Amino acid sequence: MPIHITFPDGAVKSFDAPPTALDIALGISPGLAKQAVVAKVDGELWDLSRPIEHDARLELVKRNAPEALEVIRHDAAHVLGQAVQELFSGTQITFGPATENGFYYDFARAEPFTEADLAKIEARMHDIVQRDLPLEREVWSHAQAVDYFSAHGETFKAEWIRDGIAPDAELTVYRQGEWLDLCRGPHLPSTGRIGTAFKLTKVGGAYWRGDANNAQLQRIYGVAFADDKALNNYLHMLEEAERRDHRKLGPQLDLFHLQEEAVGSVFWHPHGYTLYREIENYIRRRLQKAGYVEVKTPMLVDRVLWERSGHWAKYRENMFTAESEERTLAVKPMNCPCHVQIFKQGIKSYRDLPLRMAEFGACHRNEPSGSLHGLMRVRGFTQDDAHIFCLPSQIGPETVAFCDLLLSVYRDFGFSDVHVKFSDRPEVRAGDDATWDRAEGALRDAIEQTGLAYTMNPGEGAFYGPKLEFVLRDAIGRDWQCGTLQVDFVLPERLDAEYVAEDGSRQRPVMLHRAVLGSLERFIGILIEQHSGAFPAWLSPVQVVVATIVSDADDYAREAVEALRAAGLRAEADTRNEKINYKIREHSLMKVPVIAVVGRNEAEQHTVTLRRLGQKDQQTLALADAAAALATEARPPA
RNA sequence: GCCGGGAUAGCUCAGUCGGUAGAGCGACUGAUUCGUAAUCAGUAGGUCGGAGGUUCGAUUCCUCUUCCCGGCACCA
Repeated sequence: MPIHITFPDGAVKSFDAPPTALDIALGISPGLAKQAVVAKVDGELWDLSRPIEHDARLELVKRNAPEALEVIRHDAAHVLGQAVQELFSGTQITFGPATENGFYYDFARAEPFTEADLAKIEARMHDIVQRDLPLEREVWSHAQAVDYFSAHGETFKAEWIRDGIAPDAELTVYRQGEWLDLCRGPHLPSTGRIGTAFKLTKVGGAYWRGDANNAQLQRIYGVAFADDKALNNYLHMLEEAERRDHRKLGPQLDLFHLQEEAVGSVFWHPHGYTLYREIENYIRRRLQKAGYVEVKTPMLVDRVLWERSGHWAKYRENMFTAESEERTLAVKPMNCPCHVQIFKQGIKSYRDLPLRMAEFGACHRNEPSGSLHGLMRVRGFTQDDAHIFCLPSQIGPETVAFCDLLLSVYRDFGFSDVHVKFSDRPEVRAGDDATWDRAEGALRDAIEQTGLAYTMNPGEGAFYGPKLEFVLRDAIGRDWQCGTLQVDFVLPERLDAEYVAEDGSRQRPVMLHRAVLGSLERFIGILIEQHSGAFPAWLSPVQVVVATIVSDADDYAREAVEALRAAGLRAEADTRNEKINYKIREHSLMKVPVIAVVGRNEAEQHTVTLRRLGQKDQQTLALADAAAALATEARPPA
């Protein structure tokens, strides 16, 4: 019985025996066969070397297609597995998937892998690729697989099959030379097709099946691409990320430092704190325009309030506490219970709603030591937090208004690529299912009203309500979660917040927890990396340095600084007895956006010669004109 | 928190197969007054992360500990 293969262009070919996609490609052109990585048979990814036994639509996937890249990476993981087992006998394999930029494989081995091992392993991988071993698909029974892996000392693999896969399931195994792994596939026809564009990048720990209670494995990471050019681009991106690292730039630019005696907390230096305040003031202006009121609430609050709110039960481990005269006080990890206390002062009417209560709330959370990371993950931080107390009917319009505000703020900071994630009920939560149905429904309606696209993030909501998470993409393509909006029916109930409705009855308000930047510390970390420390003028800690060429110009330099400051600029004089080259270099390295050079000529003519960061050309202007022009440039967004 | 690696001058780093350390930059002092990314010379600066142990002697070897880095887990 002939088999009919339909091509994307509608052409049909028939074959007497089940053909492989590779046969078919070869029949069309050897070039195509070389380019093809996998096939799509009736839309399903399929090995090129797997016979097609029924009539089907066939599409050949070429090397540079996204699906192809995943297959290449997955194959590289298999080759990594083989290389490690060839070199280090007694090492067990576990899982080895493709990742966003490459692949990893988790191994069980008593001895740690070293950086030197990595080089050896990588060399062996190239060797296995050169051997060009065919990757052969085999269908095994459950029992056969358990027996095989048990007999070969692969206890993790055997356990996984026994506990994780139904006993009647058919399993597939991919064999390459002497080595094989349980795998769904698909794979390349042979290891040679992986090419040379891969590299092992790091070793690290990982837990068996992602659970911290399980055995600790060793994960070897690699990156892999379709060709060397793509690999090199990626490696350059990594270098670029390293160059921008805020942990290096922060102290270098004299913005902040961290030290052992205050782990996870930031010492802001004058320049860093200037940046911090500039951001805070900008947000304050935006909030004021958007109808928020600002408050400040206590840092130390009796545990009884946290017990009532539910935080004590769920987050006690991560809260810092202090003792005082028989009381246990907790350093606030969040601001919401405190805001409810302000809400509850006096009687609120439905006419008072929505009430938008903002705070630059200084919070402390005892984060696990291993999670701390520069400014990105700290124990003491300040949120641009607010709680909107509103009627259920106001959730929609408030969400729309908030999203507008958030996107506009992000744009002002130079981020325009933002996406939204919707996180629904977590396993451990407060409030009954009906309340969650209501909250999730309300938030879904609200996000629909904004017209923004979003993706689901199941089970990642806060314990008191579902949330939207706003993720921005930075200049080198990394994603950062900053903003959030959470719908909460639980805390108003627990903390007994109420308002008087139109009919005189007492009702619970809804609380929307929301933040735009999230944590100021973290956001500044992101900004430093976004701009590699060269901030836009309005954020620059020092906006202009007036640098003298000769000491005769010192007095004039001071006069110029005064004029610039009077125009609202953050200006400094550099009258040190150094050559102008030296000063230019130093302030350029400190990423000052404008250097105003003054020598005898400028002093006589009352002008300044401006030089912009990274540019060579000069511009001589009257001092007053320069001050006015620079002040305009450095004006913060409204 | 867990696995692995690391910590030497303000910074970047070298070094000591166990005999208490060195460079460049920076700082300081002096000279130089110079036109757009490093002027020259001199001087000072280190309980070699902390505690304990082995040793005649430890920055070096061992144990514990703190912090940092990579990874995982966690992230209200």
